[in-house]
Amino acid sequence: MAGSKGSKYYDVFLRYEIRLDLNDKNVINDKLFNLFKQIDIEGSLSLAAEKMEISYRKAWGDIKKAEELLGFSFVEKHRGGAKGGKSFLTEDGRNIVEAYFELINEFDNSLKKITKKFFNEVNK
Amino acid sequence: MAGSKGSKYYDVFLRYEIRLDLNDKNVINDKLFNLFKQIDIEGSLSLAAEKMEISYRKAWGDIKKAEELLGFSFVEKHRGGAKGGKSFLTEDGRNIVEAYFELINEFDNSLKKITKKFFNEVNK
DNA sequence: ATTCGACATGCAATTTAATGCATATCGAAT
DNA sequence: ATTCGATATGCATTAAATTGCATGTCGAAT
Repeated sequence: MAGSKGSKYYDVFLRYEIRLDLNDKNVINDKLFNLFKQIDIEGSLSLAAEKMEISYRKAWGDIKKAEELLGFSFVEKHRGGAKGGKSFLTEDGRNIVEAYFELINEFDNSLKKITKKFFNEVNK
Repeated sequence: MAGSKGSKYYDVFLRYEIRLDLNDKNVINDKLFNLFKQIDIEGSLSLAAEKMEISYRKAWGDIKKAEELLGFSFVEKHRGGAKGGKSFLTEDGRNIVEAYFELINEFDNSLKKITKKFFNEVNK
């Protein structure tokens, strides 16, 4: 994704980030989408937070805020049991995450298609 | 860009942000791209900062950091004169900004193409 | 030669974000 | 009924980002 070899753009990468906004306020960002995915994989919020290298406190807070703002939930959280509890995605959560990754895929294609042109132009 | 009328996604908007990274560190983000554009329009860093509603201090610092990291400059800054000074984009700067907005355009198309499907799927 | 106002920059002060506890709650499994 | 460990949450502490001076520099226009 960098410019051509030897060019001054060689190590420069073009990135993008998708997010969901409500009333111009960010509700779900890239990191949160990926946290959701990890929850789905791990079946645990605390494990997912660890995997994403953020504090459990933040992960929990971010999810809560998003759910409060949107008025519906993405993660079904359960306490209790010998294993302490577990978490997994709700139907909405699963759909959002799925759609998000489809979108990433589409965007990647757009990006690939454009990058060559972009760097060629910029790099002359 | 929202979901269909009356759906719970009605006010939810899908956004994206493009940025340039160097060694996994962000060098130019969306805001900075737009600051560059404003500099081009205003011919002044201080005015551009004002337009973007950030402090001059930050605008100046952000540009400096980006230029230091990348090793070339986007803005040609001049001091002196009755008007105090002026700023405008370098050739590189102009190319980058131009390419950025082309890219935005392409991405918007991708997004439009996908959004309907996205929200339909999610909203079932 | 003087002036004027944008650019240049360090640093203290403020705001915002994130972390790190401490402490409580829950319920499936034993 | 007891236990165990993840979830729940407030709050103090730290860290990071941003702002806001203060003070200096520059040179085209007068």
